[in-house]
Amino acid sequence: MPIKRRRIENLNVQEPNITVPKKKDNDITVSQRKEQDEMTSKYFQNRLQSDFYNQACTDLAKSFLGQILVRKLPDGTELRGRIVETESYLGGEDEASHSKGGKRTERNKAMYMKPGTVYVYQIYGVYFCMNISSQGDGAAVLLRSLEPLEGLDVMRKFRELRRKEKAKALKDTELCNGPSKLCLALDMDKSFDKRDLSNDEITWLEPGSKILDKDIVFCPRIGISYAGEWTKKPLRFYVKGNKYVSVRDKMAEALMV
DNA sequence: AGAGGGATCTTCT
DNA sequence: GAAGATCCCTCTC
Repeated sequence: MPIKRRRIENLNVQEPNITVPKKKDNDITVSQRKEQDEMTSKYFQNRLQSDFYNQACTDLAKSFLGQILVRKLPDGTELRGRIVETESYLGGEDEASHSKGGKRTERNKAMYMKPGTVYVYQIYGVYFCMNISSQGDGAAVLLRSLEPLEGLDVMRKFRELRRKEKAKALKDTELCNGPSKLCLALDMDKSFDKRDLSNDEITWLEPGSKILDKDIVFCPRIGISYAGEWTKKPLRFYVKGNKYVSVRDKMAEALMV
């Protein structure tokens, strides 16, 4: 039964608490409802939920290793890649973080939003980097490399858009081995900023494998030579022996058992 | 395998 | 006005 909206016959009469009804279930057909349910379950059944992201920054950076990033294209194609390299940016005292000293700007708003919020910023005017907000004020994790799992041909096409026609074909290991390369491969730009991975229709994380501490290389972050004592802190994490990692740190690996 | 330079433009000082 | 959580190409060893 459709809800009847009360008509206001006389505009001079005060009508308190008139609320415009939201689109109700009975405004759509049974088949539309069924379709909606199927979509909802597909989007959410195998997705990492909000509580997963609610971890301290460095714990989250390590927990991301082995998990699967999914990006759904407008035509329905789903691209998948296993996260194999991350960096934590702690905010506050971390001199390398965009949120150092508690700095808040229009650009870095997402760093202060709820854990699981995507923070995408443009770098060198040309590329994008993707981060995910963690627990902690202004803290976020940078995704640095993926092991491509699904949609490699599409990823390769996106990557080749920026390359010379004569350039050599990219190997699988070169598709997503860098923070901006993975954004290019998954066609992710500033429009992904502030999306909530626990509740977004075109990007989310699925549970993958658990990587144990003994299989994680801890080493300094890349490209932050300006950050004083923070330059050397071991806040980069990658899966030991994984060939899809962007930059290996042989010193750090040698120091492992 | 590694070094060096250019691209390119938003963001912040 | 300068810098930048990078990538790509070219040149050299």
